[in-house]
Amino acid sequence: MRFCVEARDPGCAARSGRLTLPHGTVETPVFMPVGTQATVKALSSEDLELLGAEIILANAYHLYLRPGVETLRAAGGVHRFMQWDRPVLTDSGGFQVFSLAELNKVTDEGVAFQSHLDGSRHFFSPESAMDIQRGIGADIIMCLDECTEYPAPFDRAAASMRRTLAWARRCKTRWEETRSGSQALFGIVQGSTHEALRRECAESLVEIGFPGYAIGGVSVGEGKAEMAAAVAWSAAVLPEDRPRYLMGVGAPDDFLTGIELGVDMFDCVMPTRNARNGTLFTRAGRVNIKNARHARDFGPLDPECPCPVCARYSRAYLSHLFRAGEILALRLNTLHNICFMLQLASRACAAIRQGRFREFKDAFLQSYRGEDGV
RNA sequence: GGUGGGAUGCCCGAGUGGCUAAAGGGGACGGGCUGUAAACCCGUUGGCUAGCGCCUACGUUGGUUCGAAUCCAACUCCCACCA
Repeated sequence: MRFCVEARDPGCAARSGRLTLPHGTVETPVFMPVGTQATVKALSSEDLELLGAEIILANAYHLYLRPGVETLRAAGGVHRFMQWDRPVLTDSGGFQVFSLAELNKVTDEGVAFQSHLDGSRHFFSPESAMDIQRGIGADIIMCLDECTEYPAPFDRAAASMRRTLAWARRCKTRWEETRSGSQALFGIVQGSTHEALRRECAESLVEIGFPGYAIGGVSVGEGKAEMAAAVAWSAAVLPEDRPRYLMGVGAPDDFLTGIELGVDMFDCVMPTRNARNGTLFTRAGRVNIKNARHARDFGPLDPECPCPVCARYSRAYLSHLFRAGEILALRLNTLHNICFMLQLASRACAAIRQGRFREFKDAFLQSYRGEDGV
């Protein structure tokens, strides 16, 4: 993996760069659509290519349970399996420690958990998380971490962060021992909403040394201000010449906030999930396609949007498809929302390269949040 | 023509004397969703009122009863089977 920062915005920490991975090059800041089970829900690999997605996520926990690592290995890796030739990043399953907490037991050794599919018992250690992700074959793999719940008192957050740190050391060791090809390993900063912990975690990770660094444990229920603070504290410590990945973010405004704070990579289920649930992103703000006022609106969702959906279909049609429970609604809505996020990323990129990111962000938010900026 | 069954809120449908402005669906209306157990989840859905509350409602009309969607009678309409 190679990463080089090509432009820095003079008004903030935003930067734009190029990340070279085994399966291709990614221009940053980048939005990575989430394809948990080796599919970005409702889209095919050719859809993603057409939309211009440069890298997508997959999830080690989910793929380990189904179809299983052996199947992926036999397929020739996740890229061949899903016929996607561009980069892939896998999350380790650390987030499932958080989201499926009632099925887990976490110890210093690792995570004992029951499958949400059939209740069968399994164990993830930092070492097995590396082995699994090596089998899946993504371009970037993540350390096993403990995504700390919110709110977390200082002592709890400290203990959780130190566990993540200990696991990061073990992941690094295993990754170096078994290193295959040029899979890159990212460490993950935890520490909840505590500045001292964020700083300590980031410093320690940098000391261990990783090709890239992620900021995790964010967007788990804290407010936007607390999220921004956690990101800022973490990013401030991370080395300039390594990519920074903000995990699970975000909403369009949070995405721009992250970029402003110097983050390069983002992933979020919001555009895909919201699309399936009827909320669509437009330059003029969120549109709930279920609302009665769209039923006879024969104009496009967003007249400025270059996506294949806005080019061809009306709000009235999208409204009808959604109400009727048609499967096409999910697909068209997802195409649009993913296109929206990719567009936003590429416009942010251009703005940074022109040295006017803050201006761009303010203009975007004014339109997105409405005249009042609420 | 005969026998039996049935008519409940926008729709379907439960409810056989008081705890019923009436279960449960659906639809409609609105909201939520941030490293995906999510094509999911939550709220509202007779009228008036800030609220206490009042009014109007279970095919129609009348009756029994302290009290009826629930019991009785007649009527109207629907369905099934038999001729």
